[in-house]
Amino acid sequence: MSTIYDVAHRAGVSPKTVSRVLNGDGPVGEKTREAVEAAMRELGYVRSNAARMMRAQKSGIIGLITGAISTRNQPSTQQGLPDLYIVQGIQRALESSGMTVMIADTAGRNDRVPHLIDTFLSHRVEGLIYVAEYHQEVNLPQLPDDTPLVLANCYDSRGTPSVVPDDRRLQADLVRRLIASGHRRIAYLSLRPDMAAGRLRPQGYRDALAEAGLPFDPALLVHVDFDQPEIGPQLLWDTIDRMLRLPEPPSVLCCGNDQMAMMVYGILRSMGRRVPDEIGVAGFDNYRAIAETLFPPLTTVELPYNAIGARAGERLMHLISGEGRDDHSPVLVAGPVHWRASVIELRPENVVTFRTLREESK
Amino acid sequence: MSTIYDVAHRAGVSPKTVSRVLNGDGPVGEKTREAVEAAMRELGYVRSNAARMMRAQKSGIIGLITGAISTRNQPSTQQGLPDLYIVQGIQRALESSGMTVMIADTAGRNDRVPHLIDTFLSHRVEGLIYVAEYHQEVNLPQLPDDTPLVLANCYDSRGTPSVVPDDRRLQADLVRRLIASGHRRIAYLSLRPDMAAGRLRPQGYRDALAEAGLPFDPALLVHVDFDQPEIGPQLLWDTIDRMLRLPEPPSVLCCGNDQMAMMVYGILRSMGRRVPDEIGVAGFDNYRAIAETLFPPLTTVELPYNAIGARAGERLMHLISGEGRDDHSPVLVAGPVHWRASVIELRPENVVTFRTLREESK
DNA sequence: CGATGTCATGACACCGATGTCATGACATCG
DNA sequence: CGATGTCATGACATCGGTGTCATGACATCG
Repeated sequence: MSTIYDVAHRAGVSPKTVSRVLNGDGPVGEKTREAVEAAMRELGYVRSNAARMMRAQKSGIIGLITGAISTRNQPSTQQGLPDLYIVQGIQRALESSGMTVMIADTAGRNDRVPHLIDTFLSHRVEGLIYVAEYHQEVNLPQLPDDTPLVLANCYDSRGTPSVVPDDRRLQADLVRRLIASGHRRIAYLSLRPDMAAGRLRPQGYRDALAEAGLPFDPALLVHVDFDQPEIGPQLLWDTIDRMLRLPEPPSVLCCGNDQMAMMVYGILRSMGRRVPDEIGVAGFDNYRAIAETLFPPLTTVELPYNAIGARAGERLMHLISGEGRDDHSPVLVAGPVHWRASVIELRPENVVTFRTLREESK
Repeated sequence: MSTIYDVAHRAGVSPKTVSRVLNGDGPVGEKTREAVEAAMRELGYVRSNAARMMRAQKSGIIGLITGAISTRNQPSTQQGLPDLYIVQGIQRALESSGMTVMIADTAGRNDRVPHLIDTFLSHRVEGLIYVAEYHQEVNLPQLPDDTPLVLANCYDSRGTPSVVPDDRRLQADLVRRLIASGHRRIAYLSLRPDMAAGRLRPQGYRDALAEAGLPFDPALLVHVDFDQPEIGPQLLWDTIDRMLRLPEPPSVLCCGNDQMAMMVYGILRSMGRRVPDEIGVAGFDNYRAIAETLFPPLTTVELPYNAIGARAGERLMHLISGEGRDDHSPVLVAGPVHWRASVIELRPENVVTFRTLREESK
């Protein structure tokens, strides 16, 4: 691969002049510039980042650590693929900054993280983002002070800047919407409580009930470890069966995430219950490959992983440029409810009223 | 960030000695080594890749270009997330080589590819892999001769080394298995024929029929653009409806991929047809988040994207090390059929026989 | 005991780009 | 017309490692 010396030689100028053409800084004569550009073209010259970075002491690289790429093979496929969307959002946010994003994958092994961090440091990254697969607490090794770090979809006890989903509020928004549609007996099938989502979402569910003055019925809130290898579906079946036999059965099953909702569809079907006429189903995540393809399409709330990534990217850029509000509190991100055919409006008259009102107000 | 000079100064030795400790090449006295290691630890020294790479003229970086990360937001979610698994396989294959994999994302815009290639070249990558989202022909800009390139999940007309799925054989394997289970009227709902998968898979379907001496009925092979925004589901419904009204309706619906199969589940359900008793459904991809979670679980054939990635990684390493068979033919990758509850065995007696035979042979 | 070999270490150049400073050719101004 | 300023360009040092060669201290051998 050719160097500026090759280019300089061919154009009959000094390397420094080539550098000037490359960077457009110092003044360069018109003819000289053309000669240099021609030489670069002819040689297929591409600037070496290594050399440039050595002088500049800036790598222009942002390091991204994630399990997004290698974790999907796990037996329990759990959530959708949140971390992937987060990575996407980060890329989008950093695109305009001219930074190169370097992605390293944990390959599902958290013990590799320190090694990955070292690799990144050896590339002198200007900042690091750690993306967790699901909302959780993490504990990363300490970084050198001059390398800023942002946590996405996770947080730690050291107050490292982080961006996380507002699970509680999202779930409350969805349940509010169900209540507004006339549903009164709303069941909640929660994820395991050792996950942040399994704690915060039920809280949001209860928030919405309380707001509406509806009683909280413990029989309608169950944690189901639905993605356990063998017995998961059975656990889910039993739970639903029990709920449907209650004196006052629920009119909607709110699921911990969209994948659980997909499984619930199958179970209700083989129980002979029709969705949504006999019983509604709602999800969480707006994992579109599922929510839009299921039949009927799934009502769910969008956890905007893209936005989480974007916010994390922005936050990191702020840290790097130093223009920081040194605000250490986590950034909470929420998203919209997607109302689809898996839940019926128990008060169609209201909808008519609303529509009528809007028509009238035109 | 500290340098070997800092370390050398602190340990009271020359930079060269520090370098020797780092690389373990030249002889170093026991006490000296300890002193240097202590100094490195105290300073939190991390070697600069830029400087090292400059001398060594080797970056130790492999460039990966993919849309895996940013394409998921498309309205039509089409396939699963193949490219992601491919990236995973590549990482696994390259892990042991000590190479750092740098991933760049097209952000869904193919016009960005040349820019990404330039960025990679400026980092002096030792090789490049281009990963396509689905099996297709591509046309990348020419690379400098000294930078090897491997295409994964795609191919070009220049004979660039490539690794692609053996769609034809995979589909044939699945259909063979259906035939072996006693199915005779097998419908095939194909993807659009402008995709490689929409051409090769139907061929495999016909191969298997021909082998078994079964007639090919054009009424049972239809291309359905099922993931079209609005009308997709309707198209699929109409097609299935037409097939089920045939004088001799199919006993299994073979779908172009798992996501189409998921949609077919919903449609059959609302038609009041039970899976698998009244009609079987088979997919393609073994997209586990769907295949294993659907109820009943989906019979499908595994397109081992991981393996495609792994093979691509290996092929690139061969090209880099030069120990090449300069074999320009594409590498075809196949995978196993996963037999699940979405298709019944029409000849249970055979299964009993097999089992009995195995029991007896013990 | 002198010649030769091995070991531990350092001096120095070099990789490719770029910041600093210098230089020569002109243009402008008092 | 000489002083000063601007423009286009080049010489040289430098970034942080590492390859090459040199050097001094010992050990070994004939």
